[in-house]
Parts: sequence; structure tokens; C-alpha cells
Amino acid sequence: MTTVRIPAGWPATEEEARAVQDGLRARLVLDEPGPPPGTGRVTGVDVAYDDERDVVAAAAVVLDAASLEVVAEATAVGRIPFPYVPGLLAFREIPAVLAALDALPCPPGLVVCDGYGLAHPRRFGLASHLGVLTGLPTIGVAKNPFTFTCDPPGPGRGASSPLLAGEEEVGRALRTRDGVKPVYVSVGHRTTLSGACAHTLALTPAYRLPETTRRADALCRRALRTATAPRA
DNA sequence: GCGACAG
DNA sequence: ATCTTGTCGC
Repeated sequence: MTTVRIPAGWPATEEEARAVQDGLRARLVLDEPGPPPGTGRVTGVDVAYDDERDVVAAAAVVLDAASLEVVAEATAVGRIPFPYVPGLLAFREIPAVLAALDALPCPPGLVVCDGYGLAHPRRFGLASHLGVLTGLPTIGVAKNPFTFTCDPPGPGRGASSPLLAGEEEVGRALRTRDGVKPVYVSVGHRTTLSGACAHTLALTPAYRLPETTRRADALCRRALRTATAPRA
């Protein structure tokens, strides 16, 4: 476990944060195919909070993309750097996530985020932000449609429908389990939407959510408990 | 102007 | 995100 250091100049206001998004968005790379699903490594990142004690814990879990076995994992703990504001989630999560990624003993490969990438009011959600800051290919897999709209995908696993911001397809509602509500997939950085969906399906052999996020979720909660546990 | 809104 | 027990179903 490492300690999070909030970057100098981290935004303090919503206005500053939105300006950062508008500035970094130009660095997004959206014309790369991304890594092929089922090969190399895939890393899940997630964050848990104790607002009461002002503690944030992040986890990064590296899986072998073919076997989905855990290859490596790391956690980071620190203070909460930004309040939760819809559209500005990245400023709350990223410092801890970067610290956890830095603590990994091996390259992460594709990073799977719990949240959105291009499906964002300014087309720069958590997954895109993390991708630009790290240079890594990223995708976002969220549990809710946020403010976007979509028709329900067909009932079978693999069915999908466009996630729309007006006329623009910003992501896809993707059914990962028969008859279970879909997840919402969007491109983060250096990936394509169809590739992001293919990765998501490869990561969901048994549950609605990707193995990456399930592992990272469990690990960051554990790290938060440990960090806030009363001292002996 | 008011409410809704990833985690 | 987080607060929270049992319960229905494969």
C-alpha cells in the first residue's frame, strides 16, 4: 500500500476542474484500434471512500487477459482531493488511482475504469482523463446510463444498443448476462467502441460486471477498511 | 428557475 | 460512493 500525494495545482473549484478537462481533451487519441481482447494484460481500477474520515483508497488489479488470473495488484490510500460532482468524478478518483497504478510491479496493459470515458458532458470522463494522464489504453464500464439515453438492448448476452447524447453515439449499453440489466461501455483513450465492448464481454464470463472491476472493487474496499481500522 | 446526474 | 437483513432464485 502506498500513500497518495495530491498533485500540485490540483483543481480546487468546479470551474478550474472543467477548464482542466477542456484543456486535456485535445490530447485524446481516438484513432487507435487498441489491444486485441483476450491477449496480454488487463487492469481494473476502483476507488472506495470514507467521507467521514476523509480517506480514499484505490486499487489496481492486473489480470492475464486470457485466463483472467490475477497477475499483480496494488493499493493506495490518501485524503479525498475533490468532492463528488457529477461530471467531475475524475478529480475525486484520479490521484489515488495513479498512485495505485504506479505501485504495480508490471505494466497494466489496458485499463478498465468504473465509470465513463467519452460518455461525458464534455466528452472527457474518468477513463479518458486517466488515459491521457498515463498514456495507457483505457475503457469505461459504468453501471448507470448517467444522463444519456438508449433503447434497451436485446435480452441475450452480447446484445447492445447505442448510448446517445442527442444524435451522437457516446457509448453503448451492453448486455453481459442473459436477462440482466446492461452495463454502459464507452471509449476512454486509444481504443475503439467495438473494441471496448469486446473487451467487456471477454471480462464477463460469469457476472454482469467485468472481473477487473470486481477484483478492484473488492481490493479497494479491503484497503479502506484496513486504513480506517482502529490502531492497536 | 428547477431537478437530474458516473462514483 | 455509502448506510444495511433477510430473502427469493438458480
